[in-house]
Amino acid sequence: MAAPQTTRLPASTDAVDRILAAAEALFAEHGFDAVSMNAIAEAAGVSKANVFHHFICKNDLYIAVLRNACRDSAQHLDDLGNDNTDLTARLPQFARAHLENLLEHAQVARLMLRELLSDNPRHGQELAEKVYGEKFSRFVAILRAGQQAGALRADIDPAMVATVLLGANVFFFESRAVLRHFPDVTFTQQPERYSTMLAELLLHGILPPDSATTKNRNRT
Amino acid sequence: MAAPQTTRLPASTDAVDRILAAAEALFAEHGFDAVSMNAIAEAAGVSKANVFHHFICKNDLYIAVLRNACRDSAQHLDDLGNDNTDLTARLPQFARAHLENLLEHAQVARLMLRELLSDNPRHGQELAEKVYGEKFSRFVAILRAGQQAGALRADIDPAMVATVLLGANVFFFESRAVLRHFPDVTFTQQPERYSTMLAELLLHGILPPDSATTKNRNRT
DNA sequence: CCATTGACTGACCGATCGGTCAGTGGTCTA
DNA sequence: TAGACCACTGACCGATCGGTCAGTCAATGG
Repeated sequence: MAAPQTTRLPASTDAVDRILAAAEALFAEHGFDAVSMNAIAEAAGVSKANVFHHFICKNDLYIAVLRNACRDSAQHLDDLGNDNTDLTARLPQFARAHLENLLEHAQVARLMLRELLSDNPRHGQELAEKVYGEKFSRFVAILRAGQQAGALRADIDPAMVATVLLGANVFFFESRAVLRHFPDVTFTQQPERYSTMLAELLLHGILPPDSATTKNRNRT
Repeated sequence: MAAPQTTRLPASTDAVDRILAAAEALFAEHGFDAVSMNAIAEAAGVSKANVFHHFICKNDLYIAVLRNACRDSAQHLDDLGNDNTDLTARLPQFARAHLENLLEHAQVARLMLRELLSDNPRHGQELAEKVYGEKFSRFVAILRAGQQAGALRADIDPAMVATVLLGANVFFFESRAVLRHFPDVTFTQQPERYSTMLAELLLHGILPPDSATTKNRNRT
C-alpha cells in the first residue's frame, strides 16, 4: 500500500483557521454526518467552494479538525511526574486537573468520544493511541514507580487504576446532564469535588479501616 | 403545549419487528444521521414506503427504537439487593453482571452512549432517567444500607461509589478498542477480570494496608 | 356479494447533499 | 507591463435525502 497520505493541514491563513474552528464546533456538537459543508462554510463566513479549495473533501476536513484538536490537546502535559513524592496528595491533584481539562476543552472531548463510538476506528486509533497513549503510559509509569517504592499496594494493576480514574472522569463528563436529575447525586455541579472524592476513593477504598488486613480499629 | 404525543409503538407485526431490529442495529452502529430510511428498509426487507406507513417520520422511528431498547433493558433487574449481607462479595458480583450485560447488549449500550453525546438530550433525558435512574437509585440504596450497617465507611458518598463503578465499566466498554493497543493494559480481553479488579479496587483502595488512617510514614 | 380496511409497493417530489468548474480580483515577480 | 500564481466565489452537477401518493392485494365482515 502507498503512504498513508498524511493530509497535512493547509497553511494557517485566516480563512483556514475560521473553517477549522467552525468545523470543530459543529462536528463536536452534532457529529460528522449531521453537519453539511454548507453549514460549515456559512459558520466560517466563507463560500462552500472555498472550503473545498483548502480541503480535498469533507472527510479530509474532518481528520484535519481531529489532528488539530489532538495537537492542542497534547500541549497539556500535566506534570504529574516531576516530583514523585507523596502520591497520596498528588493523585487527587491529577484527577482534578484531568477533569478540569476535560471540561475546559469540552468540544475536543466530545469529538473524541464521538470518534470512540464511530463504527470504524480508522482515525481515532492512530490519533488517540499517539496522543492519549503517551499520557496514559506516563501515568501508569508513575503509579508503578510509586508501587515499587511501597507507597501503593503491590497486588494491584497500575493500568487498572489509571483506567478507572480516567474512565470515572470521562463518565462524569459525558453523563453529567443525566446524572444531574438523579436525586441521590449531589456532585454534578462541583467537578473538583467529584474528582477529589474519586481520588480519595481510589486511595482508601470504601471499606471501614478496621476491616482491612490489619486489625487496626478506628472510631466508628 | 399539547400532550407529548407518546408515539406509541405500532402493533408488533412481523414487518414492524424487522424494521425496528434493522433500525436499532443501524442506528447503534452508524448514528442517526448516517443511516437513511432506504438503508433501513432494505435491511428490513421491506419497501421504504412501508416504513413510513408504520412510522410517521424518521425521528418517530428513532424514538420508537429507543423506547423499545429501553423496555428490553429494563427487564434485566439485577437482583443485587435481595440478600443484603456480605457486600464485600456481592459488589464484584454486581460489577461483573453489569459489565456482562453491557457487552451482551452492546447495540443498546452504543445507542444510549450516542444519545448521551446528542446535542439535545430530549429523548435520552426522560428515557435514561426513568430506566437507569431506577436501577441507580436501588444500587445507591443498597450501598447506603450497607453503610449504615457499618459494612462501609461512613464518610463516603454512596452515589459517588455507584457512579465510579458504573462509569468505569462504561468506559471499559466504549474505549476497549483503543485501550487494547496500550502496552500497559492487559485486561481488555477479560471483562470479568476487569470488573472484578474494579470492585476489589473500590473496596480496598490502592494504599498499602499499613498506611490507612494512621499518619503515614510514606517511604519514597 | 360487495364495501371497507390495512399492509404494502413503485414511482415520484422538492430539497439538500458533497463536490466541480470557469472565472474574478489581488499580489508578487520578471 | 505581462504573466504566473493564489485565495476566493457563484453557478452548477448528479446523487441521495426524507417524505408523499395513487393504487394493488388479501382479509374481514355485514
